[in-house]
Amino acid sequence: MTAMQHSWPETLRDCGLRVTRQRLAVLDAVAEHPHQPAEAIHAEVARRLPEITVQSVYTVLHDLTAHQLLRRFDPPGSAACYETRTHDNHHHAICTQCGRIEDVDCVHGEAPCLEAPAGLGMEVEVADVVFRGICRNCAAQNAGEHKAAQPV
Amino acid sequence: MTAMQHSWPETLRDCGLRVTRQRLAVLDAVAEHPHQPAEAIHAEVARRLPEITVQSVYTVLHDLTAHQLLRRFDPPGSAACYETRTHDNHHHAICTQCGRIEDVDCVHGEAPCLEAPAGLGMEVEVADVVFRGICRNCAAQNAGEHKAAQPV
DNA sequence: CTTTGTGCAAAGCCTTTGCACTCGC
DNA sequence: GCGAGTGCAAAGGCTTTGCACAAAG
Repeated sequence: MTAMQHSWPETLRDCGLRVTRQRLAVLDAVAEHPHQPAEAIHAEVARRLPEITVQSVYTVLHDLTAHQLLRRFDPPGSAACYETRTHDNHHHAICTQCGRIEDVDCVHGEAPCLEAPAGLGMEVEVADVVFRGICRNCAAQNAGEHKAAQPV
Repeated sequence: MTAMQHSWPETLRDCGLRVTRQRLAVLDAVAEHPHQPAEAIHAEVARRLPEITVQSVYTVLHDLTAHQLLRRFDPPGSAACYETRTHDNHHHAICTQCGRIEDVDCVHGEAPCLEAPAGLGMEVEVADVVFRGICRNCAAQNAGEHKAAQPV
């Protein structure tokens, strides 16, 4: 269940994609730090591949997403972020204070988690859920400083 | 339940906002055609207020949203859209083919529709759900033309 | 060697911001 | 008249696109 299906090179080739250092580096970076925007992914990748450009990161992210090797998630109001969990249905929780994003496993298994309302006029295939609230860290921090917390 | 709380001018004043033709026009436009992007709202408003600019529409939308007179919804991958239903909890269904957005009433009432998973590490306040699928129109259309439908 | 992918640069789309004029109150 | 709101214009952030060089198979 937690076993990796293939190694990245194999997975890439299975999609008819060539194996490049850039793609491997992006895949590694996203796997290790999910839910990061392209800018941050570039920063991380650039530590090992200094010549890589942000545009290439965008292109790589786009291509890998198109081939289902990555999943793109658009938090309302901020830049798109990416994750390697593409094959199991899960949702996301966003801390409204610090912006951190956590995965939320789908309790009902792989199928869409929610039964769509009856009279919808639409055949529902997927239900994406975004939970918003205050994460543990921020809650603790707020409790600490009793003063009006106005995080920037 | 479907009764309008106030008239728009009253509602605006209650928020400490001045009553302008632009704001009234935007409120009317959004009320009549919800889930439209700023560009479309501007087009509609401009039919009665030809001098209004897109930037003003953006500003008005921003201000009214900040005062809870409008609610902003960001469909992944497309421009933000707006609606006047701000006080009842509801969700959205997006047709992946034509992009149309429908409201989905929340079956559990006004509170967050979903119980957040237990070990989440986050105190959930809101759950926003986006259903995606094929709407009735598009389904019928697809059934009609049996050929591979590749809508642009 | 052929084809795909990258670096580089530029443009695109959606949205916000700054300032002077206008209008609501 | 005072202050908030609009028109106008410009910039901003995020992302995509086009083309020549480099790398993968």
